[in-house]
Amino acid sequence: MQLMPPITDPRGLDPAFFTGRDTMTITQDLLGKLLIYDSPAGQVGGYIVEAEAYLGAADPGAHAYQNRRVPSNEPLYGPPGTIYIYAIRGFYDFDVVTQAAEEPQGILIRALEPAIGLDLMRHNRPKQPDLNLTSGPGKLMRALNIHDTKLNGLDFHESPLKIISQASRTPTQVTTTARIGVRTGTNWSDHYRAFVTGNPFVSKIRKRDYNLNDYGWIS
DNA sequence: CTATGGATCGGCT
DNA sequence: GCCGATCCATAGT
Repeated sequence: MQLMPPITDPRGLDPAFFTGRDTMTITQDLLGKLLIYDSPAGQVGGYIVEAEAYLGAADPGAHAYQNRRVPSNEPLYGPPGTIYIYAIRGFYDFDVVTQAAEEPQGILIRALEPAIGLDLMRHNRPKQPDLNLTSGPGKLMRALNIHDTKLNGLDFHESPLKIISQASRTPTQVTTTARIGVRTGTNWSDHYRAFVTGNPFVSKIRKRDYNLNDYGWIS
């Protein structure tokens, strides 16, 4: 785990990061990007190590399957960089919208490697070992101390929660698998989940698959 | 260490 | 009422 001080001038990913690329390509490219949240108590954040693509109207596992459109999933129909936060079994999950408005595709951020504000995150998830702080979509939102939908629908370029272009890292290798908890429809064997191979902060990774030398990063 | 079942709660129908 | 893009404690290897 490589810690750093807060970033004083965080810049959201350039809009060109999204344009002209399919959502699965963007998902893999998101691994190693820094996600930060300027919380009232201070900046917290980490490197994205796991994410899943949700491909909109044609995807039986997606909230926008067959263009389902209800108040809670309205942000999916916004422009790239829109924040989509939704409640699930007492936790909150965070998506980034990836395609042009009215094309409701997004990426679920599933796990972070802590990099900024580690002590705050420990405080937000008491008595958890560091490896369990942010290793799941609901866990990472608790670690960031986001427990409501106040930021839902904001563009992350104008929000305290954002994915930034500075200080990114590069995975040595990326693994893809079927999505976690998605058994809907016929896509049970898809490869829409991507994670940094060997990174111990990935959700549900087995201990014997840990790479504790470099956590799966180049240099 | 891994697999399984129950808790839990906001939002749709 | 019902149903999850989840988490964790517990039981079984």
